[in-house]
Amino acid sequence: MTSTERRAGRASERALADLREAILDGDLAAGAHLGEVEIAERLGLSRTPVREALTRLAAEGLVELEAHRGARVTRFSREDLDGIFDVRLALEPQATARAAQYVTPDDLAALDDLATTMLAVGAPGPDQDLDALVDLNRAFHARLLALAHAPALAAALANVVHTPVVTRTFRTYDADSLARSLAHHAEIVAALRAGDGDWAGAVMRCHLGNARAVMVEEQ
Amino acid sequence: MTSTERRAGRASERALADLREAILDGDLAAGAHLGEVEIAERLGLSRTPVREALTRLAAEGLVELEAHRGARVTRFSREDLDGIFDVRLALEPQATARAAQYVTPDDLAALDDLATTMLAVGAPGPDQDLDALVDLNRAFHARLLALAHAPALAAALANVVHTPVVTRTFRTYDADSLARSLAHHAEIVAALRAGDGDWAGAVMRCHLGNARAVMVEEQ
DNA sequence: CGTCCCGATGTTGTACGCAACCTAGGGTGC
DNA sequence: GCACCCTAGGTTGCGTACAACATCGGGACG
Repeated sequence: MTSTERRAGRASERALADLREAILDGDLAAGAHLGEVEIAERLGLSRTPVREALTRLAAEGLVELEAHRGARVTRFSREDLDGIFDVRLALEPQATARAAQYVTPDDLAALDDLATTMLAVGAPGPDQDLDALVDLNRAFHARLLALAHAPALAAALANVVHTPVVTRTFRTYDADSLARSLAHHAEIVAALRAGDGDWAGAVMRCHLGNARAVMVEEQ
Repeated sequence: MTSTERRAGRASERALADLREAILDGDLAAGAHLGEVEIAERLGLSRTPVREALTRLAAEGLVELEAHRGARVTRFSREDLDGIFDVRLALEPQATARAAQYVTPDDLAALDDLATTMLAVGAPGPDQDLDALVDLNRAFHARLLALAHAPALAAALANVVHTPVVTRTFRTYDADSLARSLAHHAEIVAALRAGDGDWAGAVMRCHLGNARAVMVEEQ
């Protein structure tokens, strides 16, 4: 705790980022109790910024606060997941469609690159890296959402979806579903390149339907 | 400030409720700077719970925090309002439709009461009380949303809509739009009583379209 | 033997003090 | 006269100490 880069911005930001990462990566199991002092000592901070981070995570829905009883990592039930997909289906296709009218060549190139990389990384074989897909997938959806130029829509999604909680791993995907999922990304890029928002939105609906089927089957 | 019921639950809850109310009621103008010490002294608290309240309000989107520069009441542009209505249109009709399958006679009675009261209070004449409509409207939509049994959907809406910011007053409604709006509430109750979710959802779409027209015209 | 009460212990909630930082105003140099 | 710097004031960010509360264990009573 002496030379652990003490210039990492605001302490509360560090605590927030660290906790969020730990939760989304699954290092902190759902339902786990989060003691303020424990976290503070682990990060070399005082309880104050840790408390602030927990408060913000609670607002995001990643942890739950009980009065005088501390914080717990939120546990998502199958019904919760289903409800989350309802929200995604109501908003993300719309955002994807909107993206068609704002997309630039640079955006297209970046999205194409992400989609192509995912196809390569996700292809069956010795080089398959399902873990790498998580971040790539997250980046793809985030870029797409930003493209929609709809801050309210993005905020509504961000405060509910927690993509990596929902899509924490692609290991639960069977081969066919995974192939479909990766193809969808490429097809969305094609639709955006064609300037067809309806097409892009429809693909997103397929994408989410496919994902929902995998998720619901899982639990 | 000596005997102002010092047993009002957690101090941070008081600060949160007080600030939220002040913002939603318009007592704190959009863009106003919120000094922590000023608020703390006004409420007779220390800065700590005030900070926590501001953090939570920032997560809700009601205030904006800038590092080392304090908090400001969020200013909503016309585009923001438009985006908010996009989200509402994507989610609230769906929630209303879902409500049809969970509604109980008690719920129907309560919603009917709210709708009827609003019709009476909002009717043109000497007894018209447009200010009372705000809270009634809020209660109606909140009860309806709770009925949907869709926590994710409710969370997505809550973190974006801030109903009273959007519907801070009914004074901007012209007579025809106001009459339509109040009639919609009653029609939603009728649709729910008939157990017809599609109908109820459609009315909600009308309700929001009507409101959007008034809001967009306003600014 | 079971149940209830009460103290011990660890946790969260709040207050307060200090350091870091941003902003504004006056002064100096060009 | 204008631009820049530098100091002073005030605010936020964080650390620390204490108070309030919840939980758990032991002991006494029925």
